[in-house]
Amino acid sequence: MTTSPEPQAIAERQLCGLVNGLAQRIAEHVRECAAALGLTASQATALREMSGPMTMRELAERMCCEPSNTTFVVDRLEKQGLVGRHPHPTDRRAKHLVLTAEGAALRERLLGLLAEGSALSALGPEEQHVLRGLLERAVARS
Amino acid sequence: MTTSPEPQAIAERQLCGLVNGLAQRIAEHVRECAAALGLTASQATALREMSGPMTMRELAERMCCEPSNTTFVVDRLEKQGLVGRHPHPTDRRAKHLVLTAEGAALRERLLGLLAEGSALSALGPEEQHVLRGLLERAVARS
DNA sequence: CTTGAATCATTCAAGCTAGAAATATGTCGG
DNA sequence: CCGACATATTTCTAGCTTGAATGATTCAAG
Repeated sequence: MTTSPEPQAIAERQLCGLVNGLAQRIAEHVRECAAALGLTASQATALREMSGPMTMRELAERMCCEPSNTTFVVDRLEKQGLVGRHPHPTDRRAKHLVLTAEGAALRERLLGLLAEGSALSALGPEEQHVLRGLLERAVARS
Repeated sequence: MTTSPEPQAIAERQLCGLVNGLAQRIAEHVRECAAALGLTASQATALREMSGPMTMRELAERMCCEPSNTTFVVDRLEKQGLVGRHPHPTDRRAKHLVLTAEGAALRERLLGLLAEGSALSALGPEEQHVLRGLLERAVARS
């Protein structure tokens, strides 16, 4: 025994592991749905968040990643003809991302796949509500 | 049914977002603690899990990643003189990972840093217990 | 013993991600 | 208008992660 770790610290570490495990499981589900449509996981995440025209920065915020990353992802979506980079109507610095018809159709299929067999469907509506409350509190107090 | 998304699906998507956000916050905390010791996040994760001698595969399981990844991470820990790859006592295929004195000392400092200011400290012990139960159920049913 | 399947670790290619620096544009006070 | 500062995007570098081979070793059945 070196410095006996406090039980509270150990419990929190285990909890962190559980959160991570669940996040990985969710990511795995996204990856599977994406692969079924010939997309990578991050491409699918981008497509999922594209509920309408938006800028690169807006997409980055929705995807919870850095803008430099969305450049990379959108590059490939654009090459696949799923999304277009148009000039922004009011801000010439920004790009106006718009789904092509093909992109919009693929997005619909993706949303359908994602809705089936989510990792969280193991929990009932009531439990999901409790979970949501706890997570919101944990995330809010950073 | 493709056009009108069910509220249940939307709620689950938001919940996934929350889980992801919390996982990212936890990862951010690890990264900060690691940086304070001159380590990367994944090096710190490896060090944290090295509570004793173990094989590469065992470390991979504890880190929740692929064995090929631990090869990469341990390579650098080894170059920094924090961990040694020794022959396994009973299985010549496996490596016996052992922390050096320096590695063990750094691990103690790391555990101390990690214990402070965890993202989950916003929740009380009772809430953490509830959260643990929900997460375990969600993870178990894959 | 010997063959075949399984397991451990590694290598490699591909993709993901963050962060710093660079470029272009917008905004605001003077 | 002009200059200073802020913002949107991109480029580049470095590190992270996976999954499919590969080679060495173990194990079990014949």
